Amino acid sequence: MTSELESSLTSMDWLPQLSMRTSIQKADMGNHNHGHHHGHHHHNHHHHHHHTQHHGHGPGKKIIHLDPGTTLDQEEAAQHRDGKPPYSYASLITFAINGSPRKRMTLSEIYQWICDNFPYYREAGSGWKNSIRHNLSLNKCFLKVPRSKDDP
DNA sequence: AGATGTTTATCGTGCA
DNA sequence: TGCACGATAAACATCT
Repeated sequence: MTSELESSLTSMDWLPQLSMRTSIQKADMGNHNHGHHHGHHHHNHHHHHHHTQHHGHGPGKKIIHLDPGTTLDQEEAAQHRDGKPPYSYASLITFAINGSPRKRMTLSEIYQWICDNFPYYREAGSGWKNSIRHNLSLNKCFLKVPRSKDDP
């Protein structure tokens, strides 16, 4: 019952980017002013690709098209170790993928990253995974990258 | 069968 | 009030 693989999943890419304290908050957090944000910034209107609707191959990877410096700090994460973090799913995914050396992650890896950083989702049911998928598919920020040939 | 992706529908909340 | 946005649930499409 899946109990021996835990040792293999130990985070292999621990990128301590603590110095990267640029503008993490893409539009959320930071301001505890009555939660009045609603930034609304539809920039980044890059040309849209019509996803070649060719049956992707295997686990599609997603790369992000968001602010290049949207990473999560461990300090930040440590503060939200309880309850549901104030980050939206899109932000969570962004954090995860941006924290990757290659800016790309598989679904499972994203799940892993989130579970690793937030115990909340660790014990949560399965709805959040569904929501993650939903966000991935809906947001234009994330695009699917079909595995070329390498990549298990 | 299960993981992965896509798409609908519904609900709660903040705001003009 | 209605609208935009996010969360959540769920049906449905493939692929492995």
